[in-house]
Amino acid sequence: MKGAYSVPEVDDIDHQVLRLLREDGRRTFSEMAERIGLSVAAVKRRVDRLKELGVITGFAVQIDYAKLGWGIEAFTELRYPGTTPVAEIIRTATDVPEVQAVFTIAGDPDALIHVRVRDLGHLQQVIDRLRRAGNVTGTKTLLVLGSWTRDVVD
Amino acid sequence: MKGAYSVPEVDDIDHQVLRLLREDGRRTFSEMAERIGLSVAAVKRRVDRLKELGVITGFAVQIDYAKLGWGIEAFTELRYPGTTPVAEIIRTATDVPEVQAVFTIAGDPDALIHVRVRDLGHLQQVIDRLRRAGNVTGTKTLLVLGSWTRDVVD
DNA sequence: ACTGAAAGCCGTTGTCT
DNA sequence: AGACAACGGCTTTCAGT
Repeated sequence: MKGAYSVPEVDDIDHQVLRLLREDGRRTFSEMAERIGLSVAAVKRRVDRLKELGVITGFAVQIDYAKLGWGIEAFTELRYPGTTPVAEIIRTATDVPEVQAVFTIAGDPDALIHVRVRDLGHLQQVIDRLRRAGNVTGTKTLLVLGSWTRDVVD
Repeated sequence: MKGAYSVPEVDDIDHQVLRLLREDGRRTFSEMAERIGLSVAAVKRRVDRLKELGVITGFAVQIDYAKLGWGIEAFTELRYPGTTPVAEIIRTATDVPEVQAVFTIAGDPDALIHVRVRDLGHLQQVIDRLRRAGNVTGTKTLLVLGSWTRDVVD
């Protein structure tokens, strides 16, 4: 679970740094320093500070999973009895390795789950497993045909 | 839109490299070389090859957007008339800057859209804008209360 | 395909402004 | 907070196996 509130001490230069690292997370400090017009050491200190503040939570490679044989992507809406604690909802979902992300939702459904699987038979298995885990009262699965993700936000 | 099919020539060592880069996208080649038991040059060549194959699509920083004041996250299901081409669905959604990702769906709804906004008033504006763009026949918005993402998949 | 070595570039740290 | 300089480590490339 992510958390916490807006950090005021993130200025325009910090946003420039974040923007550059969103475009390419392996950019060198020297390249960023040149673009921003700051010394290498100053850029490094800002990145270190953004990590300490928890604004930067990490760095990751971006992968085309379809090219690795994980061609099917889906979202499954899960419904639980009103008495089910959120912690249990998360636990039952995160136990399934094909689950990429879990979003707990205000209202109906109670959770939205992002899954990645090899094929439709595999998807069926994962949905069955989600239904059995915890006391799920209902599911609805949205099969993803195509996706688009924004490269850079700012 | 992502695309294409499984690449057979990705072996176990490639998967080890991908795993290490998923944990930390800024890991050095020397560290990966030591862990895998290969020379630095060999690891670099594998990463270069995975980029050429399109398995690695890039590197990105991971950000806690709540700490930047973008505290509200939601998924909006969009419904369109049966005649609407997929390209138009994507275009209308990607035009809205708060839209982080668009997933086109088989069945009902026609699309699932991931949005990030500053507050609930802002969310209202974004939903209104999505409804007006294109000829949307209906929306349902799922407000995210909490989220969990898998660190490493393998 | 991988190794090993060489050259240049980058990251990191300390000191000064 | 940032600049600058210096050292150590890393990336990159190429010849060799």
